[in-house]
Amino acid sequence: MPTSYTIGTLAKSAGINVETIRYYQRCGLVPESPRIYGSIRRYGPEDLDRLRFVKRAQRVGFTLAEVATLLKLRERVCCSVTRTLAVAKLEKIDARIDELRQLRGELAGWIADCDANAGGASCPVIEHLDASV
Amino acid sequence: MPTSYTIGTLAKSAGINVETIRYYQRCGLVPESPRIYGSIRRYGPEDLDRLRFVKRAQRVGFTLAEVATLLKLRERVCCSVTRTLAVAKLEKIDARIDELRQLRGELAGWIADCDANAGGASCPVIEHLDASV
DNA sequence: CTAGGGTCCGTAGTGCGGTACGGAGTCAAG
DNA sequence: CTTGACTCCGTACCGCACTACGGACCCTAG
Repeated sequence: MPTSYTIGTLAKSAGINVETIRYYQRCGLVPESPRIYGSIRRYGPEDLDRLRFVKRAQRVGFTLAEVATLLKLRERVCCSVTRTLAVAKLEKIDARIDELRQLRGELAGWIADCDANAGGASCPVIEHLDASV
Repeated sequence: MPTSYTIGTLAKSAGINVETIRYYQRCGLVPESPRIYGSIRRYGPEDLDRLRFVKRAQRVGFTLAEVATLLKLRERVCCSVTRTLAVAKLEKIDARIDELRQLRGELAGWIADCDANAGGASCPVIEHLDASV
């Protein structure tokens, strides 16, 4: 693992687009490292860790705004706050799953009607969408 | 049910914002009704039906672009095409549910670690996000 | 006949998470 | 010392589904 990266090598190591890193810098998620020689900025392994942290947090469903909070909590640990954030996210995920399950059920019913109706003149899916319920 | 609506009463009947109807018109989802007297457009019950169709299709998870297709299929029924669309949407919903379930599992594990670690100096959630796996 | 509420229409802004572009500067290899 | 890849930075744009604004017009009740 190198000890110094340009933005390009940093991006490659993190599996992120250069533009995305620059975007994160604008959002304040990731610091703009100081320029060492000339005007090309150099980044260290801690920057890579930070980017990976962001990506992992995103993967679990945190928004960038939430990731910003997590990054602060990473610097000054406050487990109860972190836990609260995690629980809130868990609840949102559960709610979304329930919602999707309902939609899934509805859609599956329509498709089943379609199959039962094979060859019919009208279309059950369209009829369901038309139904003024 | 009235036989003639202004855009405002139409919006109210459909439970939609006036601006949203105008947006749908710009997208070609909903026709701009002809002006009858002067330059105030008048809408009929079929416009209301169409708006409700759009809203119902959205509720089931179709995007506006997909709704546009469904609206065409509504005019010229082609059950197999509709069914294909519905099945594709169902598959996307399933995939999304699976994904959310995985995230949920991961997050729940972290929170459980938090509870097991109660009072500890570090934070399991942060540690999991830090883990270079 | 006038006041005020609704309509028309174009344009612009929102939120989210980026992606793209373009001109200028920098750095290292040949 | 030049070439070419990379970097810097600002700005603009993407998709999606709206929402907001503002000036001009219309329509109707009082």
